[in-house]
Amino acid sequence: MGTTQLESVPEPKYWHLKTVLSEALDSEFAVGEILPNERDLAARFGVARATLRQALEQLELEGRLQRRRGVGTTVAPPRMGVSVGSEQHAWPGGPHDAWHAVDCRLEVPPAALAETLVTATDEAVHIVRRSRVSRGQPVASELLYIPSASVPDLSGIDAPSGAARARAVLRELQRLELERQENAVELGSAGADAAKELDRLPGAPVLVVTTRHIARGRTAALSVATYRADTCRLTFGDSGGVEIHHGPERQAS
Amino acid sequence: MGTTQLESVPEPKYWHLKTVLSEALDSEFAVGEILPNERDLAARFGVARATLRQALEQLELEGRLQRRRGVGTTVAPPRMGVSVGSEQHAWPGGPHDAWHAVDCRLEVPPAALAETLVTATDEAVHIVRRSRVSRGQPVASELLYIPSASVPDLSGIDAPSGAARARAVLRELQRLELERQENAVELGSAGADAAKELDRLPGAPVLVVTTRHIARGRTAALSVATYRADTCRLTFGDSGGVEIHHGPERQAS
DNA sequence: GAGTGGTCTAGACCACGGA
DNA sequence: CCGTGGTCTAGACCACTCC
Repeated sequence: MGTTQLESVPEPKYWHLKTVLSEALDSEFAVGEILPNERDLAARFGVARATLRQALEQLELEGRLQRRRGVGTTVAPPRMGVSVGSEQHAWPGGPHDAWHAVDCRLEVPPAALAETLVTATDEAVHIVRRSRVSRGQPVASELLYIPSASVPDLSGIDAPSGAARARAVLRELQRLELERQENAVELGSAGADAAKELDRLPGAPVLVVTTRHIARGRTAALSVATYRADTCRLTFGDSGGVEIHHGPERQAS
Repeated sequence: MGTTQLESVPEPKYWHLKTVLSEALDSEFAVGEILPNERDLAARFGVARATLRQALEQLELEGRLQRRRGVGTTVAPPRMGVSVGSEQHAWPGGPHDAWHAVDCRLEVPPAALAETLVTATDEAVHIVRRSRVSRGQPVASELLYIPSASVPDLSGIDAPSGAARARAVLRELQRLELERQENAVELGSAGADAAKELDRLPGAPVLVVTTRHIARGRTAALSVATYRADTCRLTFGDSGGVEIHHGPERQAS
């Protein structure tokens, strides 16, 4: 009879909160604007701070907010499109490359990668570290694993390490004819090292792009790049990609 | 002097916990095995349940664990590679398509998409809903936005709605010559609708793949597909992709 | 009904950034 | 120094699955 169970599945408070905040973000806040602090917001909505934080966490995951300890919570700009696959059939370090080399070491790679690299599990490879900056902020950090076999002629390279050597190794790589590359994307969380480089806390969500560069039928190089998931939209294929907006976007004055 | 500040930056408990658990997962547990419940684990490690949960959350985000209410926490199998870009230059619904059509509606798309679709903001388009299953479990849910202009000859289609109509619309789409497609990947969280279809709770992390299908220089169709981020590794380009393992993988008996 | 993970509370202290 | 977000605690109750 009459007792129709409206809200028989009551949605969690944090979920409702997220919705309310999301709408407020669209209509009442400008990009870059600072939100009230968490204690105030929690009080205003009549919930515990932990609950409020659960909602903020989701919004940050979706790239709507940016939180920084000691500073506050700000409205994030729309994610930037970062091209990943358009350098199709191009070696790392080639012209128009968005990366810049940091350093280069000669080390034994993690056992998990040896299989893909088709090297012995105890064979050292060149590991080039690179970083990528877009619109003034770091967006990705990469480790490039290059078996010695891919860059046979490294004599005459004076720099024993550092950025200069990294560039030299990449230059050597260009001499191989690139057949194709295979990309994979998955969700991960930033390790302590990558976190520092991306200016995030450890554990921050990242998109891990694994690229296998294939030349002469063999894996000539393996790249593992971690992109900030909060600020980046990865674009594959041809051009800059699709523009999606959540709602009205204004700029903080 | 002498008081060298070891652990001047003490790592958070949950972070340390995550590391310990991660190693235990590699060495002491088999895929599919059920972990002790959260209260026991928390007690065993001498932390509050909330802290233990923070560690489990991270491991689930990384695809190492799977948690189900009323059941328990199990060790997840390695992520499955799901091909996304290899159907390059193929329309949705073509042969070897991993999707299966669910239904089709004629509706006005969200304003955020109208711009990309190059339609008037109040113009209705065909919205085909599809789902994708891999290894027996749902991995993705998709909404395909197809302007009427892309499928001009829909007369003679008897089915007014449902899966039959969806297939008919896709069949019509095949007649256009596909120029190219542009893909973008970003992190999102599952809405209530997608969550149900993916057998996850709302807010679960998903990888949103936006694909713009271009024919005759215009956007002929726009696809927004949400993949389960915990179980999927998206592969772009040629073949099945790169295999990465965390450590020893065993199978539950 | 028993046991699981999911939500929520009301506190506390800590680490960091900026004035 | 203060105010911010980040971590942590010790409880409570709820929703779900399975027996």
